Amino acid sequence: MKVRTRYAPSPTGRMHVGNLRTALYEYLIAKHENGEFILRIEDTDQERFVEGAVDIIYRTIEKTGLIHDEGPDKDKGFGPYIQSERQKAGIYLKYAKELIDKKEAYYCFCTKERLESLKCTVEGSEEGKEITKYDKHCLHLSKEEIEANLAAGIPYTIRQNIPQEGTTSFTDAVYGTITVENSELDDMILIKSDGFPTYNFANVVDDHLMQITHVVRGNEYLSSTPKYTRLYHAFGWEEPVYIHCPLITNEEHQKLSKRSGHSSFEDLIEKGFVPEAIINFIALLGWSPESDQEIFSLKELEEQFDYRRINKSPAVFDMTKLRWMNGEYIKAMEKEKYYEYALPYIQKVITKEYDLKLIADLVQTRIETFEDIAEKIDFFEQLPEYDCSMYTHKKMKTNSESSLEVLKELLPKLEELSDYSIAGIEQTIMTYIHDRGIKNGQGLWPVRTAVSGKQSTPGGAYEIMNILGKEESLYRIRKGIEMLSNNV
RNA sequence: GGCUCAUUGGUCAAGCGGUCAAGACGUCGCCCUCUCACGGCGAAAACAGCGGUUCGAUUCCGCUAUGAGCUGCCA
Repeated sequence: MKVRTRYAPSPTGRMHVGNLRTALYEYLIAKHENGEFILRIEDTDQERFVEGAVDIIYRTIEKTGLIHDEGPDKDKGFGPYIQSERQKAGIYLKYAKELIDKKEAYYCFCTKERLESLKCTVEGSEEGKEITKYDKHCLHLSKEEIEANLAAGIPYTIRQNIPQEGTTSFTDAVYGTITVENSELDDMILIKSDGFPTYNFANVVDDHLMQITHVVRGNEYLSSTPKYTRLYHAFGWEEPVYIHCPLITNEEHQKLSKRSGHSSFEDLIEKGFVPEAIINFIALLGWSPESDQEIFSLKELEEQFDYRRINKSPAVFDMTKLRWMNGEYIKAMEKEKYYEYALPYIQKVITKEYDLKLIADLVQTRIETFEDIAEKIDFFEQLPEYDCSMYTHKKMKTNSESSLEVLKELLPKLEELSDYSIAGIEQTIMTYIHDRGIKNGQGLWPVRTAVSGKQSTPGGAYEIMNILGKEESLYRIRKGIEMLSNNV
């Protein structure tokens, strides 16, 4: 049977990395087996629906390359692929009623108030935590009562009927077989009073109808999976392979969520991360290959991904390592692609007529995200205020006096220089250094300091002077001489 | 509180009864070097605890501890 996986996001905003990883794994499981990857929009929660969120989903899929084979825009006969449309078509109600006929579900007319009264606070635990277990009140309604309520238009939900005895087991591909007491399971709502199915119910119905073979989701669903199992059994449907992924947590080991405002894919992109690096990084959060390879293209992941190697324990989303990996991608980038990424970030800082590509070249091996660029190149735009003490460097064996000397002696030679290329500048300065018999550092440290005004710079003196051009770099050197003269 | 799951260095992780317990990020040191990077080399750093099972446990079982998730007409 052909492997079919689905990514079923609910359009409630940006995609956080946990969701994205689920999508990635679903995609990889399908592609590894030459199967199909399906996109389904789970918009059953009318209240949380966010305008434009569906576009974000499409955009993210596009950018990450997790291209779906079927979806709202690619109907291959399993549509509609949007749950609100399926709801309108009456799909869920039909199946819910089938369960009612089988006594596996029942109408519930309980009011919010009555449900509220069922709540009890948990003693001994942190403030005000409440739990509800439905008391099956409406299960015992007579046929006549139900008919009457329905006829009277009393709002209702449909609940799953779970017996109080026995146990339910299911097998997960990563966590193994899990068994729970039925008495622990609540009669969950299948159809809400607004007529929409709950996520859980819609999932089971749609996954079956769309012939999904592998259900991948976060392990926060592990606890509710027995309810799914009961649903599948009640319908007489075959269960899919369950693949629950370990949670991705923040540095505090708390679940990463949209609500907590933690990094969404789009946030990361805005911060100067590249999609390939993000994908690569999250693939390795909760999964490891057989080899110790760490840098993977999507294609390589497709080839090597084996869901049997997914981890059980939660993983911390380590921004530091992501940054490193992003840096690796930046370093490995083709020049043209790199410029395309880098130029906007450079233009934010540089307005002067410099060769921006040269500046870009300087920082390619020195940044981890594109946001890092700004503070590394700002001195090109404007010479920062700096102190004379910067000319003193123990290791370089320089101080204010020696620096002043070097700059003074070098200035006329540079003024005469017509070939202001890197090679030309290098030749002039190196000749001087040799003639004077001083160390490279003694000659170059003062120059680099003067033209940049910074302790550290991307590139060396030659490169910087070349980019600044003769006029500007000589101006900066004169300024350095002036400063030093006043100081010495 | 109940249930479920998890526990290898700070972090990601390999390991699937016998290893001096991989590798990566980060940290630190050295080399390269006009600075910062890059690159190269090296170091420190871990099996939560206690009981079993076994000739032998990081690996299997139990208990404890810790953490997390679920316990919604959210997903």
